[in-house]
Amino acid sequence: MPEAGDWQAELRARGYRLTPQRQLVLEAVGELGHGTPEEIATAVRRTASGVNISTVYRTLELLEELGLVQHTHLGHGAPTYSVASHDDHVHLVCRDCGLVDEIESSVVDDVVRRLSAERGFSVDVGHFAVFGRCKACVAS
Amino acid sequence: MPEAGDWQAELRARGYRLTPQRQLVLEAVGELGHGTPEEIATAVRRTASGVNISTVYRTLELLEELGLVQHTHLGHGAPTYSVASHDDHVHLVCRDCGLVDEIESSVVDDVVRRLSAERGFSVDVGHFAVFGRCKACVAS
DNA sequence: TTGAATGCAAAATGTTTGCACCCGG
DNA sequence: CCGGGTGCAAACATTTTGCATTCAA
Repeated sequence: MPEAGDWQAELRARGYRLTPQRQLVLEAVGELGHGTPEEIATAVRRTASGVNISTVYRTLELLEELGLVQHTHLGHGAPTYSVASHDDHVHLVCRDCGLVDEIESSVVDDVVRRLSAERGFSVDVGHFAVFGRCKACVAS
Repeated sequence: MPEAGDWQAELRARGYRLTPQRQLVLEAVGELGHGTPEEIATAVRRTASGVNISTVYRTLELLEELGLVQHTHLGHGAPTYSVASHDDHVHLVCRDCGLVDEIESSVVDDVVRRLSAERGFSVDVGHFAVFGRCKACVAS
């Protein structure tokens, strides 16, 4: 898990600049856990009201390139961003109630191994999205 | 696998009407294998040039409700529609070249069983999307 | 100072909706 | 006929882009 100074140094090493917007977006993603660009923008604006949505998009793209955040497509609408972690997880999305749950990626280890061995396909577990119906919706 | 007359009777039984547009959209989905609404509209227009994109959206929604087609989110952009089949498959999407491959769902049977047993989560295998990098892109 | 980054507005995508007219049953 | 279906245009939602201005280094 990189520390604050870490990524800021990395930013500059690559010729980028450290701006308040970039710090705020990264903080917001961390606080939200998961968030769409719009939700992240809203969170950022609680501190800095003038931040534009397009800056949020550009910043998220940059932070993802740096490996600090990652995004997942959980279904329809906007993608959600979260802080990148070595401890990848698999998303469980309920098609009825929209609930998003997370499970350890170890559950899919066998599949990942097989796809690599049999197909040469390298799975990005962080983007793994499983659709279906959650316990509550199955029961109803 | 339902036959032609089958779904047409089912349509009417539910109070819907059989229109040229609906027949053409279903045919187009079958011919394309996978297709976005825009691609399906283009295919339909080769036969009937006046068909509107909004009709394609409404028709796809109806055909999906009837269980004749299904859609999957393979990443960014538009979803892709394909004819529904009992022989569900898992999509392998390459994040670099965009290649979409399919594998038998038996590869994920264990995961599906575990999620059901441990979490009560009922997986919709048809919507299962695995992101990563294909053999060719891993090599390059 | 200087070019990377931002804000703003407009354009580009992708999808939905209201409504008058059309046509399947 | 009659109400469901379609075409059309406009509204929406999300993301991208061009450009003048601002600001980190």
